[in-house]
Formats: sequence, C-alpha cells, structure tokens
Amino acid sequence: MPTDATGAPRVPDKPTLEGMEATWSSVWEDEGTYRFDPRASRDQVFSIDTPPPTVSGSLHMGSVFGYVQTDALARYRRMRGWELFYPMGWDDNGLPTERRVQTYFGVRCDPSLPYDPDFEPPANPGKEDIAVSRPNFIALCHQLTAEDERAFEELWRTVGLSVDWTRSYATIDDRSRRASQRMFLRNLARDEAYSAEAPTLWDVDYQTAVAQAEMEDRERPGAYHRLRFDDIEIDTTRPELLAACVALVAHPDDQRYAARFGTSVRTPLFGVEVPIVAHELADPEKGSGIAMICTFGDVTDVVWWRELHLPTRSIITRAGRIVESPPAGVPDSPAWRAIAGSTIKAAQRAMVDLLTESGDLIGEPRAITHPVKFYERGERPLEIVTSRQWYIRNGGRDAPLREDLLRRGQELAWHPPFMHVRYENWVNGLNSDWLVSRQRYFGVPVPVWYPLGADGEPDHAHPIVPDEAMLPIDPTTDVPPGYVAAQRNAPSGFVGDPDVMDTWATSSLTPQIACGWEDDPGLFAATFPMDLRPQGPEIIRTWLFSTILRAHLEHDALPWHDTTLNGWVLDPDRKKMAKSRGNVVTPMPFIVEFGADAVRYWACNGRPGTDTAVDTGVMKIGRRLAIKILNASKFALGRLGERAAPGTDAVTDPVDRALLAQLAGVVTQATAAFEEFDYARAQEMTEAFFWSFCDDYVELVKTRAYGEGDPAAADSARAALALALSVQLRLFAPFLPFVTEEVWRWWQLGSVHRAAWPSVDELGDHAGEDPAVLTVAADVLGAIRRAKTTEKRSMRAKVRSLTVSGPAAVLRAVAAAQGDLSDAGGVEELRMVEAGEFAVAVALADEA
RNA sequence: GGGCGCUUAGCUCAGUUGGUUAGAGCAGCUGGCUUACAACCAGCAGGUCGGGGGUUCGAGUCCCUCAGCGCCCA
Repeated sequence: MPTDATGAPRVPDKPTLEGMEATWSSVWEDEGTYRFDPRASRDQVFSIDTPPPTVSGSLHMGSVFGYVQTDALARYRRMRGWELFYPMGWDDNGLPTERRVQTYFGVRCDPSLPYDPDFEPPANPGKEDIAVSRPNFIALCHQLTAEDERAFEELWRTVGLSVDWTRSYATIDDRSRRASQRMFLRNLARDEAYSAEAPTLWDVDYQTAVAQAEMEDRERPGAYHRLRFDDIEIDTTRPELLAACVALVAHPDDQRYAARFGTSVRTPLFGVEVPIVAHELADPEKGSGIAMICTFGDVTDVVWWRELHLPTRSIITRAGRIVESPPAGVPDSPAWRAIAGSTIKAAQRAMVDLLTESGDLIGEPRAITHPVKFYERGERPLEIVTSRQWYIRNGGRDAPLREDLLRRGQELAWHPPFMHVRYENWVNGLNSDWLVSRQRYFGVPVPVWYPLGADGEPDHAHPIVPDEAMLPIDPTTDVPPGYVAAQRNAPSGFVGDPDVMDTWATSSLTPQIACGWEDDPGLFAATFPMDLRPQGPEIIRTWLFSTILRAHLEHDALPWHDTTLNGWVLDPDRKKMAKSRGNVVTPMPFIVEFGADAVRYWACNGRPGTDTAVDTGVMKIGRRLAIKILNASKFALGRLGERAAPGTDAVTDPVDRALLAQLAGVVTQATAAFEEFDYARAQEMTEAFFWSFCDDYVELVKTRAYGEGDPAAADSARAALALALSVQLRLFAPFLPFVTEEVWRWWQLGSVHRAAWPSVDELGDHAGEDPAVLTVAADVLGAIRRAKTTEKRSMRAKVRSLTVSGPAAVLRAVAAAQGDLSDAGGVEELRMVEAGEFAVAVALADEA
C-alpha cells in the first residue's frame, strides 16, 4: 500500500463526474502539481517540446487529439519519477493572425502611415477597411492573440493537459524575438544565412514571397494554346507571357528539332528574335515537344533561365499585373499596349484575341487539367518575380549539408518508425535554400540595416548588424550602432530591412525558446536537447525539419531524442477534417456532453500515427468507464468501513493472490507499452483488466468482502481490493486524470498524478501466485451465469449441484476458489471429477 | 508519376517476434431491479481476416501480385 494512505476513506454516497474538470484543474493550479522544479539536473528531467498551436486557427478536435496523446505520455513519465519540463507556447506570429486581425477589426496595414497612439478600432468593422500604421496594426495583433490564447488555455486546462502554465511563451513575445533574431545573426555570421536577388515564388494577393514548404500543387483547368513562331509551333498554357519569351526549348535527343538548335525564330506579334535551345527538362511527349521559355511562367522556366544563361524579360509586377513599359528588347508596339498594366487574366484574353486576328493561334485552345503551384493559404496561382530575399542554407543546394541532415533523421527515434521515410523524402526533394524573409508585418523583423551610399542606394552586400545585447530589435524603428536617427533613409545614412521572417524561422526554435537558450544557461543545460517532440503528421517538412536544421547548425546536435507523430482526425464520415471542407468540429461540446476524461479516452484510443474519426460512440465508452471507476471504487473502499486498508501481508486467499499476480502482468505490459510511446496499448490493457476485475473478481469476493465469515478471509479480500484499486487508478491516471484524481483523494494524500507509477514489487510476492486460480474461477462463474440465463432464471437462483470436470491442475484451482464460487454462484453442492477436458455441469435448484 | 499507410463481425477498431477454437465495444437478440453501478448487469448470435498465388509442419501475421480507399511528395 502507498505509505501516505490517510486511514478511513471518505466515499460519497452518489459519486458523479459532473463538474470534475473545473474542480481539479483549479486544485492542480493551486497545488502546483505540474510545476517544473528548476533545481532538477539533466538526468532527472524529461523535457517535451510542445508545438505551439496557431492561436488564430480554430480550436478543433485535431488539436485535442494529438495534445492529449502527448499528455498521457507526459503523465506516465512524471509518475515514473521524471521531473517534467512541459511548457506550452502559442504560435501567434504570422499571416494567419494578420488575416484574422484584418477581418476582425476591419483594418489593413499601411506601413507608410505614422503611429497613432490614440487609435481605437471601430466597435463594428465598416465596409471599407481602415488603413492603420504598422505599429498600430501590430498592437491589434497582440490584442487579439492575447484573447485567443486565453481561449486556448481554457480548453487545454479543461481537457486536463498537465502543462506548466508558468512557462508559456508566444512566438511573437520578446523572448522568442530575441532568440529568433539572435539565431539569425549567428546564421549570418557563419554564412548560413545570405540575401540574394533571385526569381522568387510570389503570392500576388498577400504580396509576399513564399517558401517551398508553403507551396502546394492544385489541379486547375487550363488550356493549351498552339502558337506559331515562324515555322515552329509550340503549345503553351500561358499565352499572356508571350512578351516575356526569351527562348524556345526542346529535348537534346529530339530529332524533330535537332537541326534547329542554335538557330532562332521570331515571336509572333512582338517579332522578338529568340534562340532555340536544348535541355533535358523539355518533355518531347508534351504538346509539340518544344516549349517557350518565359521569365517566368513556372519553376522550370527558372531552371532553364539559370542553366542556359538566358536574358530576363520580366513583365509581371508584385501586384499581379503586367508592367507598364515593355522589358528590354521588346518593342513598345500596339500588341504591348494591349496588355500593358492589365491583369493577368485580361492580358491572356487580349493576347488570344490578337493572336487569333494575326493567325498565329493555330486552332482552338485545348482544355486540359494541370497542376498549378499555389501558396497553401492563397487563392490565386503563384507568380514568379525577381526580388531580394533572405535565405538560410538547408541542404537544398548543398550535398554535404543534406547528408548531415539525413543523418540527423536517422539518429532521431521516430514513433511510429514509418514516419521517418517522409522526412527522407522531403530532405531529398529540396531544391532550393529556405527563403525566410516575408514582406509582411506581424512577424519577427529581419534584424539588419543597410548602409546607404551617397546616392541613397542601399548596400545589400554589407548589412549592419546589431549587438546581441540589443535584441530584440525592429530595424524600422531602432537605430543601428554608430548612427543617429536622423540618418534613417538619408544619403550616406542607413535603412532598416523592412521584412519580417517566416513564421517557421521562429517556430523552428521552440526548443531554444522554451529552454532559455542564452537567456538562462542553467535551465538550458537541464532541458536541452529535449527528450520528446510530438506533432501532427503535416508538419514534418516544415516544423520538424527546420527545427532539426537550426539545432544542427547552431548546436551540432539533434533538438530532441524522440519524436511522435499523431494521425489525422477524420470527421464521422471518415473524411479528413479541414477548414476548407467545412467539416471541422470544436471539442467543447463533446467535453460538456461526455466529460474531459471521455474525450481523452477517445483520443488515447487512436493508435500512434493512425488516423482516427471523431466518434461519440467511443466517447460514450469512455464516459461509461469513468463512471464505472467511480462505482467500483465506491464498492472497494466502502468495504473498509471506518478502517484503513489492511496491509499487503493480509492478502492470503489464493483468489486474491491470483488477482494481484494478474495485475502484476498488466503493470509490466502497460509499462512496456508506454516505454515504446504506445499509450493506446497501455490504455487498452488497463481497461480490459479493469472490466474483468469488476465483472469477475469483484463478484467472486463480494460476500467475503462484506465480512460474512472468517475475518482473515475478509481482510484478505479488502486488502486486495484496496491495493488493486490503487494500482489501477495509477494505471488509468495518464488517460483519465480527473476521475482517477477524484477517487484517489477519497483516501490518499496528495495527487495521483504525483504518485509513483505502479510496480510489480509493490504487489508483494503475489506475482508468483498462479493466476489460473482466478481465470478458472471466472470460467466456472461464467458457466453458472450461462446456465441461469439459458433457463431464464434470476442470477440469484441457487445451484443445487455444480460439477466441474477437468485435469488435476484445474480442479486444484477450483478447490482454491471454492468458497468464493459457492458464494457468488449460490452453489449448494460442488463436485469435482478428474477428466481430460474442462467442463462444467450446472443443475439449478427448483424455483422457489 | 514516386513514396507511405489502410482493407479483419452490420458499424468502429484491436490482434506485439508466424503457433490452440481470430478478440473488444457499439448496434441486434434473449433475460435479470443481484445491497458499487438500470445512463446498470448477465448471456446469445454474428467473420472463407479485400481477391489470387507462394514460403512453412502451421499464415490475419512473411513474400509476390491484383483491386479499392486514404495521405504525402512531384
């Protein structure tokens, strides 16, 4: 028995689940149950890098699903004696928050406006967005995310996450900005970060550059237009880019065009002479086998342009329109004026009309469906514009670094293991460095300035960097060392980098942020590298990868030893839950209807890495389990009356000893499952044992436990009930923290969540008992019940004669359980017959 | 097009290195107010483990192949 038992239990008459979430979450807060002890040393700490949820996203079942699974692992580790470092962060930085702020307050950011200290957002957003300065806009972002974070924390507390709430952080707070900027400067100093002017994937609506990880292919309708270039016909889906054409390209082995390589043709309408070139990426099967290269229609154009050293004729602006003046080499003709300044769609219509008129469009456009690149949050296809951006090397163009990162992936322990291959696929598929600058507002500023020449032009090759002690900074308001404010934007002065960093550039540092990198060396030494990083399946390529990258570059280490990946949450029709599908469901109604423990039961019922449907049927089972725990506990503890539970030594009856022996097996297996991060298996085994405990063991010993007979036999049952209950409550505690805490405190001091994880040792020497005594007794009891049910008799009906036949070992087990069997089954006479086969014959007494 | 996962009872899912008669819950059916629990309990019935082939004394499990579903990446 636990040594802190308080004596006689206090068991409520009508135990209930209602209100448990509020009661216990506030007790845990008051008692600091989940508070990290910073005096712990690294070998005592288990640290978890919780991915900060995007607070401006909706609270949905997917969040609860993964976080609860992790919480079960965390609670197990805590009970095993680890000092848990389990902080929570909020990912509030970035575009999702900007969007939400824009629609919520009806504002838009105009960085050219000055800060207005008196600005108040309208109570009700009007039709027209109000333009506000960047500082005002950022203030609104902070205001709204603070509200969102309160809602999230409320949910997490209600669902029982054992997070240390005193250690929360947000990816936009001072600590995160400081870490993010410091890491960027370290990358810059080591030449792992660099800026370059290059063709960049660009979202014309958000007006920002987009990284490879944020881009996705979508099937979109398009049309092949066959255009005539002198005697050559090409197919293109983007005739509006004709003016941007710099060459035609065919495969080097394509005999149809072999003779033409090195020659040139003239573009229709514009009459620009362009060379015919050869490149392996030209697909002979596609269209006529020869394509026009434009600057830039897609990423292949960029490859051709770079590798074949072609000129640049960009015609698309960052706003997604055709430029006003034609690029170098293109005449300012009527054809040009037909598209100058127009939208891309309008330009396409104008080009098609002109080409039809001139006869250079052959036949009708042929409709096709093809993959088009989109920003994952965007609504219009990405364009490619040339701009200066910041990059961090990630192995995309650097084989040794890529090999290092693949090796890191092999060092990391993946749960489940098959997820590792997704990482390998991603790393092997990288084809560019990581573009980290974004032309947005609510993010961590790129912490550099540029010197301005006497002509007022910035010198991008020699950025001015702040001292680390100054961080965090905003280069658009802070002044660089050695300059004064008046020199901002003045010739021979300086200019701040206007960009912010990609969200991932900061959230890839959650281990460093949470562990106090450079800010709190003691904490960092005790917690980093972290032990576990749990996450959803969709962020291997972004979050997981970039976190490994940053830790590799700075610390030459993995950021964590183990990583778990949960599955998707599917809607009840087994479709992936996604905002775009409109099938997202929020968790609170389920928590209200079934209770937090029941929702947790559902989450932990989902296997590691396995997609799982929202299923109220499973939650009902969870609720039923929680209620059963209350009632079974009431029975077990109620038998103790006014006394404390007898000690383990009192367990002498073979049936009781067999129960504890079986329980020892469950403890061993549940522990092994948890060690492999398989919370679901641990829950399943515990649950299965508990139901057989209730249905068979409790029924068998009930009479004895009521004390109707030998006091020693009664004490044996009571001691076994109490001990088995204590062990099972602790086995359930990671999954059902509320109901187990409720019952624990009926008779124990302190929290079950700080109690020791059960061990085989505490079950005494009963682990060596033959568990078959209970198994056989349960089988015989089952046969008696079957007989009564078959004859449609009450369970109270007496058994006139019970005959058990079987091998000697089985009969010995029956004999050992004889008293309990007779009591539980109402058996008047028991006969045992040695035989090869196990069989039970039941003769019921006549109805009274 | 490449990679990964899944397919087991009407439904939702377990089934750990190959090993008795493939399990659970829900739904269904039949009973029972048995002093922890009627939002409960007891019992019953229900499956050629997606199709085909192979390895083995033995395959839901390993190999090959086909089909369907889903996800990731091009």
